Amino acid sequence: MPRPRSLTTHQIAAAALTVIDRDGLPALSMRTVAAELDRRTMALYRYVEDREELECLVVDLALGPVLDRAAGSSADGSDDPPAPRARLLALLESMREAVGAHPGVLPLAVRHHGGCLPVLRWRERLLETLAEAGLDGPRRAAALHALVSYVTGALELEHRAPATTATPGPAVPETFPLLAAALTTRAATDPARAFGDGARTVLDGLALEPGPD
Amino acid sequence: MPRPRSLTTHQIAAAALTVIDRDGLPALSMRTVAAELDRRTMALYRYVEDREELECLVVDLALGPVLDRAAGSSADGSDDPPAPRARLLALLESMREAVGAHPGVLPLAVRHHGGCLPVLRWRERLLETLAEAGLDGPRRAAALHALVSYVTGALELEHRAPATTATPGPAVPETFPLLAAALTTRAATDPARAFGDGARTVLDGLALEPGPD
DNA sequence: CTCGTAGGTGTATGCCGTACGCCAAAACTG
DNA sequence: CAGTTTTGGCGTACGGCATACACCTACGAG
Repeated sequence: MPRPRSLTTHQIAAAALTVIDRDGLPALSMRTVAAELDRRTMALYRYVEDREELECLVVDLALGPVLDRAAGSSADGSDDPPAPRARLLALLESMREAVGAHPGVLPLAVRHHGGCLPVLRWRERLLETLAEAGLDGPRRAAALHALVSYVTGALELEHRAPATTATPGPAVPETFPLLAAALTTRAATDPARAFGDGARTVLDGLALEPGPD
Repeated sequence: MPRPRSLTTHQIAAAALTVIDRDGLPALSMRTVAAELDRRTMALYRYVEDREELECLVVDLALGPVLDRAAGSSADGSDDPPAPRARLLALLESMREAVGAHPGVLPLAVRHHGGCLPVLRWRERLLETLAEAGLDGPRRAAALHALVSYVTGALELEHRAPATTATPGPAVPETFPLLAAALTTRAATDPARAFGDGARTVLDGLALEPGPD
């Protein structure tokens, strides 16, 4: 009986993501998203409760393909199944790729890190693989905490790095020589390689068993 | 010759920190900080360029005592100097304590993570200790990246955790059994212990040399 | 064709950061 | 002690934000 809806939450999330990718996260507002959809601001409130819910939709959309590249725990038909360690690394890197495709949503993903389905699926996959690597419940929880912490921090550092390059004013190189050298090294390092190296470091610390078979 | 200043940037930062600690980060605004100092809003602009500079002042103030507890690399007079690994752990935990004293500033610290002097000092200490542990330049930079990433992510997770507890709606326990178990384990774990365990995991992965002597 | 539900919109409120201009306080100058 | 000038404090105002509320109208069911 009622007038049908002319929008979907998916369209709204896509519009918001377009705004973020084009103009940056600060440009995200109910007004800009509505304009992207050729609607007036208040029309959005027929679809989302408030701005926070819209942000959750964007995170869900942007992080949806997080598991597309990673094989995960399911059988993939290949005759040489990768070791749990390799699959864990692939899972971590798949999260980096998903965030890298839409760097602007990272602060949103961190803020709503609990209520996002793709992230929950990704964590479950992580735990499954940790279980296959021979870790029991408590060790799995600790390993998950270490891995998620590393990924969260590494991505945050990677995508806020431009601000770091600008030295705050006082003579940094003389006062902090080691830091200056480390920053130089970091500037010359491929971000993907730096991420992977750190991930391997954490994995080394987990003392995984060699493999399932 | 001119009229003297009646405020200091330190007082302004302290007022802002008071607001954050009492009413939370969302309550921080030029107006609330000015009110805390019994001034009108615009008076603050004689001392800070804009809100961002005020935020940097708050971060500097809140994170100032980050090195107070950690012995660092200087001689501390004790007849049993701790191993580099123990000092690294102490440095990481000192950052956790500093942030824990003012959890509200964490998002600000992450946003301005490059231009904050206490953080630069803390990182330099980290690098000094890594050097004493026998790591050369490139390995130091990689180790710093791993450690800072872990600390950043772990603190972010620890202080945003309340939002995680609230399950987003759909049946999480059945769909993500391992995650549900891990969340239960995590809820029953002392945050300080969880942080330390993760930190030790990363340190294990760094393959440090036994000691300087 | 009629009617009621619900989608789209206009308006308004109260926040926010901050640009601009005024005034008075205070310290140096004579 | 008076004048000058520099500058700190403040009032006002503007544009942008999220969003509450009321209005109207397009649409499908009957």
